[in-house]
Amino acid sequence: MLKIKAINGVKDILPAEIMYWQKIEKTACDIFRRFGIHEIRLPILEKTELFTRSIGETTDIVEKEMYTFVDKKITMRPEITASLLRAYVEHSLHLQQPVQRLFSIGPVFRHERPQKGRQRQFHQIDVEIIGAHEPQVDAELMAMGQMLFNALSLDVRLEINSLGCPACRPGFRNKLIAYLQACSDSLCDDCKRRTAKNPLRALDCKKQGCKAAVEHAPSILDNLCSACEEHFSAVQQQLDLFEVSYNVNRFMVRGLDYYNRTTFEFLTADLGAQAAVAAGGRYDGLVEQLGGPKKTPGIGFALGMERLFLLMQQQKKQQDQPKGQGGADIFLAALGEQAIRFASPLVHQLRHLGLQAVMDYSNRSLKAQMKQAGRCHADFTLIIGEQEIEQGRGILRNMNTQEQTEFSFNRGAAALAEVIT
RNA sequence: GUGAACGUAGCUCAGCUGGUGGUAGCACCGGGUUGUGGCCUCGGAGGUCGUGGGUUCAAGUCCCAUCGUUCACCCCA
Repeated sequence: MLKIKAINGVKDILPAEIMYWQKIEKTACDIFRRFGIHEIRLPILEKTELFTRSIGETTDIVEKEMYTFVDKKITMRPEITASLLRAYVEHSLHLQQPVQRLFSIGPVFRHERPQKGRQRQFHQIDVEIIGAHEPQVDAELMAMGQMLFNALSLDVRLEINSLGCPACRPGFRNKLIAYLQACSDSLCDDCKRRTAKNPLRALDCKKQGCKAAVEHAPSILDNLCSACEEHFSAVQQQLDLFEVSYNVNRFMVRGLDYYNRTTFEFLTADLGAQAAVAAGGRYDGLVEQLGGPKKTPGIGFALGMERLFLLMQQQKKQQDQPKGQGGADIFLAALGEQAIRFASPLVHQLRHLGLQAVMDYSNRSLKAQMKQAGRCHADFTLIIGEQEIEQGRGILRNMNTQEQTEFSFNRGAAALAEVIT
């Protein structure tokens, strides 16, 4: 029989690495709690229209990367923000509390060619603060992100930019297009295409020629309207108050249409071509665009869990290694059919008492069972053979000290539990 | 969608200008210890060399195709 393998671009998370994922989730939840951010769980399937309306009809994600059941007009979410806002609007959460601070964790799907730090099914931690326009909130979100990376002992850098708003961006966009057209000869083919479709993209092209060409391009930061200008400088002041270090990167842009004003990315040089570990920004028009209350501001970011995981491997520091769930409290080594019959209710009682108790029913040699006990990292092994049953007491071996004592079975499981804890 | 590299045991890999698949390491199973794990030691099991063609007396090795994986581009977390 041909083995059935997982499809291209998806990965199993194996028991050997699950501790990293649990640590990431636990750390994130703990930090979110400190910021008063609450969990929301969302469906993976949404109406296709949710994403075409929010992310943008002509973005790459919508144009070619979504997994869609065309006949049903249903899509497997390519990001979480849209779903979260859909739920916010659908349940009128703004009526319960004007500012909603929410997070959600789960898989997202994009049909891209996989590479390092990029999968077709991957996992995001998504945080959104809806209903607050104050620049302090922008900074707080970034400070929280930094706190999370610090808690995981990860070294990343923060870059920020402002994309302006509907009042000032179109003007800048026109200036930029004019500039790009003027120096079109020194741009790569991709950037020539971008000039028409998404000129801002040309600003963060990786090619040397384009980098040089846009070096003197008009800067969005010189073209912000006064409100945006004020907002952006207030964000920076607040970051300073939170003692979060950052760099302003006027070349940073966004691939999703809904962003305005503040954008930010947490970046690393340790993941090959995938520099962004977390990215986000403000989306003040989006809630309204999804049918929510008018002029509801919002800001959020998404964090790529696979990238976080890879980074934890990459930047491994011995003292920060997450611990597994720990070994067994006790292994019951039963020798012979009679002993197995005797031991099985005992192991069950120990589990009722809350212990991790392990045995197997294969009736293998004591040596083999001891070996297995070692593999389970059992603290104790209780050896039960024909002799022991006859005499009414088993041999209790402390696996760490190698000391052995006898344990009378008639004392019961509770007494045994007490002896070994 | 585009480009490149790579597919040998569960994992990591040797295998030279074509000449019998490796006492290889880790892991697994068993013995050394009549019933005691880790260390040691001896043994065992495990492979259609991704698949299909071709060249050749002879292909893991060379050629073609195909599938898969990886990395990069595009784009993005």
